[in-house]
Amino acid sequence: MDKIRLRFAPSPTGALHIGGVRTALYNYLLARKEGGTFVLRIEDTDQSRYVPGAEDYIINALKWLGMEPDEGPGFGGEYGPYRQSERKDIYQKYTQQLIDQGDAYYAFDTAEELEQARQKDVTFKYDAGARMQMRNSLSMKPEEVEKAMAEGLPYVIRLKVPDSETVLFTDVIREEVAFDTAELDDKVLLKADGMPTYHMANIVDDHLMKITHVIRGEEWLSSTAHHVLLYRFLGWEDEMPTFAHLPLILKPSPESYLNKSTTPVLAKRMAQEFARRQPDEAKGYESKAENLALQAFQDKKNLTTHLKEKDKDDAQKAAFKAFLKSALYGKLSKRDGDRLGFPVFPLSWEGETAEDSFIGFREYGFLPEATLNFLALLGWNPGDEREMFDKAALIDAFSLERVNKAGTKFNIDKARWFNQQYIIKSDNAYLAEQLRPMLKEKGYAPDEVFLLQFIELMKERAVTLPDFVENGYYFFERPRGYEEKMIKKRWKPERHTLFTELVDGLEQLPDFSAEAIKASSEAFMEKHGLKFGEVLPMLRLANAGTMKGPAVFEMMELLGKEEVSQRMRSAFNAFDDIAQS
RNA sequence: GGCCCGUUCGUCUAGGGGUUAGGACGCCAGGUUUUCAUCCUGGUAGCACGGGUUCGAAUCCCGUACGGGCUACCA
Repeated sequence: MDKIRLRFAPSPTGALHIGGVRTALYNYLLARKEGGTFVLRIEDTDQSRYVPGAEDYIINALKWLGMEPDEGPGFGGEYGPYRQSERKDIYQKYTQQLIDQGDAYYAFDTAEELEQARQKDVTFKYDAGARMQMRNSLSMKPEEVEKAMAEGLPYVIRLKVPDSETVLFTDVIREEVAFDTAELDDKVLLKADGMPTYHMANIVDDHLMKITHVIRGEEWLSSTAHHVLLYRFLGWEDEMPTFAHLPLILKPSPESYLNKSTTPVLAKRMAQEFARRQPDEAKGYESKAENLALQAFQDKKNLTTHLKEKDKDDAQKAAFKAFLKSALYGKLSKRDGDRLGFPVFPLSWEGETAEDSFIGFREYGFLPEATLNFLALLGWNPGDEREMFDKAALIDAFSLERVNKAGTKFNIDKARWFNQQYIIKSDNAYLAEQLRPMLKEKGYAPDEVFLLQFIELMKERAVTLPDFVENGYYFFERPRGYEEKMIKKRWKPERHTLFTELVDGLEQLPDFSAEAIKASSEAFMEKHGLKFGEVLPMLRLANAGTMKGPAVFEMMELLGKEEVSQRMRSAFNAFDDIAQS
């Protein structure tokens, strides 16, 4: 059997969404598992949505996760070019073939006319029933068509969907799926600007690039019947690729994050976003919107009931309810990251505005290995109880048959857990590499030995990379403040002198090791009849300012004698003030 | 609205005629660590509903409900 060939075919309209990354991953995994080829194809047929930099972003994201394409723009391959905008004439040729065969036709309807038709009838479909009423080469006389063409009237080419037959295809994940062509519309194949639509381009390219498996999101399931028709008309049905439609990644359910503290914030944010995105409907409705959201959120058990549109709703209310519904439920979207405070993109994206800029998993502090592992399990499982998988294990275990059918709600907590696990088992030197830039940004430049020990001490206490810096900042600078509660409870100003004696003792230590510090502290405690609980918290607080952190004596060893002594002497003065306040 | 797809703990899922319905995250409790975290132990909680088929249904069939996708000269 020939080697399998898979493709990831994103469109360069901005940052690559996490769902797209997972699609790429499944394509990549299957290609690697079967010793096949992983192709990257850029679907840039919509010039109006083209965003410069998006293609680089896609490639960088794939590289970050270790999924380099075997073929693609900049990667070589014998089936190029791999950008659809560079393949225009190829599509035109095949579209012409369909015209000649009578399987496609010219249509001259303007955007306005189509818009009107849809407005008159919401269920309007450009199909066998409607096409003779429209302006196209089927309804017009040949000479009218010729005249229109001669005049240079803009036209599109549409697929002539057969009247009434059943299109059946097999999906690896969903098994048999059937569509009646009577339900299908005459999809545009070639747009007025001469560019193909997705439907035409993807069939032609998949065939020409000898793609054997099409793994894509479920949003494509509905148009697959059109695609089958296209394969048939082009005479390629026998070599049609295997289809696999992936379950979608969904937003977390509102019930999981709505609580007393998030409710008011989210209600306000929703009202503001509504005002920004739909200014006309929102005009003068801002405060009412916030109230409505607040009420609905507070009664989260009946949230869907609150959002149901009622007959007596005015237009603004209905519009806001619809907006809320789409913001709260459904496919995970780029806005959800901002709204809920977690990344939905692999890498950060700098858009034109802050509105259009998003943080990535990388910048949020995720390790690529963890991101990959987490993503792989979003809709797939190995069939046993393992869940920690490196790339090689993933390649070994992956199969399309074990991909789920149902949509998967995004769960940031599980993602964070994965990241924590990966941080714990990562090499300190590797983590040091990741941490260096973050440290530098804060103005910290520890030497390598110090950094490695710092990581060793902190790695079990970090969920994301920035946690190292945020929770362990006091390794690089003096404590910014002291946790007062413990001081008020435990610090006795009359013991100030006593504690100074402890510092004196520590300063005499020839070897400032954790063991020596411990021994010296224990001797001190014994001499003065003090308990661990009376001394250790003070040592911790004096050096770190917080009660959270690694073992005290090890922390002190890393800080060094000089630093510890200074920190403690000045801390005790501060403790006196706090205790007396 | 129409068409298509789906539904097992709060979430991700295993299980596909006879199971004490298993695991993971989260949460709760206990232990270890005189902090925090890690780690260990335990607990919490689930087959959407209604009909069939069957000796027996979470599992098969039909319907309902609910969720999702599509319904562009976007992909």
